[in-house]
Amino acid sequence: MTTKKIKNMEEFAAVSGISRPTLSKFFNDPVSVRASTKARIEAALERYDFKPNLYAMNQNRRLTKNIGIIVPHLADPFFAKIARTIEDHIQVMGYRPVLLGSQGRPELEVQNLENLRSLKPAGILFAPLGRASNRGPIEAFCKEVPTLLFDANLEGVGEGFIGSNNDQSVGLIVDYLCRTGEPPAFFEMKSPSNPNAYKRRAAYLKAMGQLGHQPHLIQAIGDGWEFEEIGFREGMRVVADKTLPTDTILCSNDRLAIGFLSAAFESGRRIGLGPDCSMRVAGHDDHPFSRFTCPTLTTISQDYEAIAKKSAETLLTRVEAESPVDSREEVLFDGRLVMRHSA
Amino acid sequence: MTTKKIKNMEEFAAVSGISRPTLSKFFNDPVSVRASTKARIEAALERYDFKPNLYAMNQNRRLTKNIGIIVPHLADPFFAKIARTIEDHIQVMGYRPVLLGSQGRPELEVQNLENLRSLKPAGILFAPLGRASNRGPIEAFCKEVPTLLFDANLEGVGEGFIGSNNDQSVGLIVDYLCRTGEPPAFFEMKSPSNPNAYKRRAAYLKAMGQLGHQPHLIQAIGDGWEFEEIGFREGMRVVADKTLPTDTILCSNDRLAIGFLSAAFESGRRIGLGPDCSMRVAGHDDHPFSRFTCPTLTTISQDYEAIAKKSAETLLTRVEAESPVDSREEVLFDGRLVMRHSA
DNA sequence: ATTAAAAATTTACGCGCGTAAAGTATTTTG
DNA sequence: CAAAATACTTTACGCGCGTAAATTTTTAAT
Repeated sequence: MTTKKIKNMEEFAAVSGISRPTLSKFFNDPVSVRASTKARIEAALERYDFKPNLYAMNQNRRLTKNIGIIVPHLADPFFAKIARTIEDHIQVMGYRPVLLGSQGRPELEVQNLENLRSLKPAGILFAPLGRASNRGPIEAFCKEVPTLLFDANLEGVGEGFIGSNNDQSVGLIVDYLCRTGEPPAFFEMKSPSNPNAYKRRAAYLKAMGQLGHQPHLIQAIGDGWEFEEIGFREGMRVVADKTLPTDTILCSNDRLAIGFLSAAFESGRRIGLGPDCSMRVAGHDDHPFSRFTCPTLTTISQDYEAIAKKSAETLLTRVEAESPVDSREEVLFDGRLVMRHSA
Repeated sequence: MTTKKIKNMEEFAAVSGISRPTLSKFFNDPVSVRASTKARIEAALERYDFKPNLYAMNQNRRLTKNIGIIVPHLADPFFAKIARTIEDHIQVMGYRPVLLGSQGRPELEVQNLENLRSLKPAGILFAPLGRASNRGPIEAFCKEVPTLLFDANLEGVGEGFIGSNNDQSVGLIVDYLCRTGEPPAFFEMKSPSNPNAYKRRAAYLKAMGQLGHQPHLIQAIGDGWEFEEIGFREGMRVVADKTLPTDTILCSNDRLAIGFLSAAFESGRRIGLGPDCSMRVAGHDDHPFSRFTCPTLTTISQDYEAIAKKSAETLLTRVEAESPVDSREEVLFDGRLVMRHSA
């Protein structure tokens, strides 16, 4: 508990009796020194409390231990949750996560990449906006910094893609809905910004075809990331529509469903499974709020934990590989049906 | 469009015809050089695309342009939104925001401060966990780095506090509820972690007293930040309780209200103003989801924009002041009543 | 115990920029 | 227009650490 003030690594070398280059090696990677040396350093560290200067450290290093994480929208609880999970994994693996959100704006997305570049990151975990993304700068960036996409894929960009298997998950919930009532119509945005939306639309059409049902698309107009608002607005129209061929609505994602449920409630339309209900609604993603909608939302749960873990591991494996791997890896995780009260 | 590759400031000095020390001054603060020089540099910048090395820049600077932002929980849309707004302001004012979330964990909160310290930040905007916060390390930190609290106050800590006027806002909504129906009971957590909760409880008691009504507290047990879950669980109990002296519930915050509404729906209890409704519920904060609850939530809107702006300005004023100010500044913003359908 | 291999130390240099001091050029003031 | 004030250039040093090469010490293997 002498807690003498240590100014730099030189001084710490003096008091700890370890040479500075060895200390440098230790701070870069603790297990790269002999176990006995590691123990000595750690003992000294407890008595003297020294942290290497972050800036001096990274200035000359070919590669830092920084891992950038970029998500489309930090204010979206879905992304907040998955980003948080990834951060945990990155940290445990001895790296330093830096989290940025693109607020749904393509310019900001590119700017985030630029800002990360000056951190000399070892790699990036990147959930792009999707269709709205500015591909040119992103592709250029991915050639310089190992980048792994997650959640939303940009074909051929980066080291690979970790996401969910929309084909499986949408097939699963369509099947469930058909078994328990009328075949669903598909409620989505006409021009979605997220590539998953296109995959889900296709998966819906395919699943309906396989089950021998006539598909029905309901496409909300609207731009941006205010999905609840769009779901609400179009939802008001849909619940009043007498010509709808079905009483069951499958929403492309939970946020649309949340808006839809709100509209249904506002219109006095009862949603759910009970005899007094006239409509069923399901979503996709198991959004953190889907447990508290009225009624609670039947949906597909994406395996946050698995996606986060696999993303972190895949990227770091590539980062740590001595020779660059030139194959692009794609891993899709199956979704799980979460049966609640809305369908 | 020569876009020759510039390696460092030395090279950029050569091609731009400006001396390196002047460039250094410019990058530190663009308006600190003569306007004509600034123009010349910016012209060269367009042709050659050079960015000073972030790490080398900050290594020897007494003070960086980094501003740390810490919020209790990034997954909470309320904090996500206010953090995002603050980030925008910080950026516009020529600083570099670094956003961190404490995930509701006091150890992580302290660790976030430690991590920020190594960034040599010019200042910190800090929304502490509150009662759960580890005051010792926080106070020590605030003595070394200019820190301004927002959202939640720790008495006497830091440069000051920017928040909302719970006394005014709770008084406002209590008054509204009393004018339009039965006086409200107050629904809250028994041991809230957020200091605002105590202020709101006190404000409720005061407002009820002034209006000559008997206050009634409903206190949910539970720890942590899963407010919706707690609101739901205790809500199930409350809606079944026949001994409740009132049909009106004022929730300490919107997240509790969201859980409460979900519980009421589940129990078949109609909430709202209509003749078929048997209960009224109000919240506090104007949470981003409160527009989509069923029914939509009557609440108090905190002035996100004003709080964010004032926080950023106050901190940066202090950071830029040559002599340290030793007075602690406290600014509270009034809330605004948002009348929706739940009360 | 001897030898080879692995790890730590010593020495030395450089990274890119901040910053200070002294001198020179430019702008402002009266 | 001259003098004073301001801004810029030149020169020089240092920040704290990464990293390479040569040497010495420690460990593992025979």
